[in-house]
Amino acid sequence: MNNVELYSKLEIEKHDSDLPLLLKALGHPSRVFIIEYLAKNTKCCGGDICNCLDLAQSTISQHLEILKKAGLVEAKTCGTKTMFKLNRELLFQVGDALQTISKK
Amino acid sequence: MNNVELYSKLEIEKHDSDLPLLLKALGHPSRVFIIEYLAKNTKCCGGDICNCLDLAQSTISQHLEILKKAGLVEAKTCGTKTMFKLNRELLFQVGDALQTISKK
DNA sequence: TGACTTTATCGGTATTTACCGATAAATGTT
DNA sequence: AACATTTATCGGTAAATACCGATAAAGTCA
Repeated sequence: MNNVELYSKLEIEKHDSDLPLLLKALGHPSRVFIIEYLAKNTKCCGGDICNCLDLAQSTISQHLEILKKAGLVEAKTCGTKTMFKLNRELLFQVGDALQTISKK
Repeated sequence: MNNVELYSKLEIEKHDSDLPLLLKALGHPSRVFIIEYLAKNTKCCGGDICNCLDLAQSTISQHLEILKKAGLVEAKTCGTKTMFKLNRELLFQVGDALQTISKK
């Protein structure tokens, strides 16, 4: 397989799971923190996260939006609050994808 | 220090597994591509990567530097070339860390 | 209704990142 | 020695990202 073919193959694989998008979403310390927080606190709202991150509410909301767009976090409005939930399966799959690459 | 010694040193170097740093290093599509490329092409130099990524040589060198600093890639100079090697174990550990978080 | 709570979005700025071309540095080749 | 090859680094610019405060939007509750 030459380089062009390899590139195409990788491109296609890239779209399979949007791995670069997922890793980009995970590529900021605050978002890693949020992910870890949501892993430990199954049911929590934005305000809970604001209380343990020294960032403006709007900034945290934007980080959550990025995680949502990547599919790593799901949101459910509950009255005036929004409950955020980690997509554990997808996070696990990202881990699996990295392990698979590591063994190719 | 000759190449063999350098290579051994790189092999056993320990990297503090700073997950946010590692994920940041993985958080760019070109770097994900490089990681996947190195996974499939065990022995390759910078020029090989340049041939399949439409980026300037200096840019690719900088991406490789970021991956090296994170510990995900190791470099061994071989004459005028530099051979790059994926740290498969560390990449696997990143995957493992994500899976562990997903199950907390 | 009006006050209050919570989150999303907007506008703007500052910082960081990505990128390039040129060039240096190191090595190999003729 | 002169030239070629390969990678790293520098300086500068463009683009993307992070961040904030203000405010809108949507719900709750007295």
